[in-house]
Amino acid sequence: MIQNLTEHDREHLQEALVKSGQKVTPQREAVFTVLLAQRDHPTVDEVFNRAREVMPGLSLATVYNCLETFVGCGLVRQVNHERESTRYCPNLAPHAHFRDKETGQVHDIELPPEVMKSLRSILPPGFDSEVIEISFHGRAQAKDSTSN
Amino acid sequence: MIQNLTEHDREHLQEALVKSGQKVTPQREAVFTVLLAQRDHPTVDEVFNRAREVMPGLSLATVYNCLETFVGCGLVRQVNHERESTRYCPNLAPHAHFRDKETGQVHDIELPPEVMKSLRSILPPGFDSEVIEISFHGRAQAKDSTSN
DNA sequence: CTTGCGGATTAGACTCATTCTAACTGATTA
DNA sequence: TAATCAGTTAGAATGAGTCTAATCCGCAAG
Repeated sequence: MIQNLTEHDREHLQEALVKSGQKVTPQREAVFTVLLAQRDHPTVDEVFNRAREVMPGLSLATVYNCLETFVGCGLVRQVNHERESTRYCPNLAPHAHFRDKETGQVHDIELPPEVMKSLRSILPPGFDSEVIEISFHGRAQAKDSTSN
Repeated sequence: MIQNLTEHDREHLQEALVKSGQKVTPQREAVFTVLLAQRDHPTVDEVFNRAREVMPGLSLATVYNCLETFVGCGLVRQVNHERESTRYCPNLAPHAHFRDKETGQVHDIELPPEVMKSLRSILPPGFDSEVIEISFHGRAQAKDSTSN
């Protein structure tokens, strides 16, 4: 179920928004709350449906706007897999994604700094990378490890 | 310009197709030729336009079909970046992709086996990955290194 | 031959995630 | 009160990709 934001999370949201010159709005709070409540890498549509339970008038366009805003101010990461719908993820620590072939579920995979380093080292001189995305695709016989 | 396939490449095409129970057709040859002629990770549309220079009646649907076939029999790799159009790449050696922020160009980055190994090692037990995709995003002050 | 079969190709309709547009809202400022 | 401006909204538009139904073509059987 969708809880309210903790003090801490609300401050986090507020700080990031204000820092990039934007406002806290009820819609943004609702969308952010949804993202934190269930960290299962939801699609826009899933976010939309979950958020509407709490704010029925919310429009799809706004969900797109909110998510874009969050990505822009570094609150949230976009996760793309092949050409499927974009998913969103509030985990800010550097991590890779593992997508289960069968269930479609996305799992976060911790990314140790030495692996990051070895990755960066394979770039030839002259290549300067800001973002590295790593995604695995296969099977996981895993208990659920993505929700909160 | 678009040359004909070398003996070697034609055999390669034929072998892969036949092995998976499919036929060599003029359209498939044309599309494959286009991919080999300019290894700049073209989109379907780009492949379509290039191939039409040589085979004017070719349809877009066929280009989609051919490329899907090639991916299916391991002749070609799909390259996705965010939600942009899918690109195609005949480089079969394990490699990552670097996408230039400014030009949009995609460069292949060689992937040494020890890096692959360290990547595989970060997967928790129970996770079994068949495909690993790595993509960088940033700037490259590079001379052209992707064409043939 | 010529007939029939099956894979391949084709044009065009369709889908659906995402983006765009133009109108509206509501808080803040002049 | 009026003007401004970011944010929101519904619905239209976009565009990559997929689907469909008709046609084509090479080949094996009659």
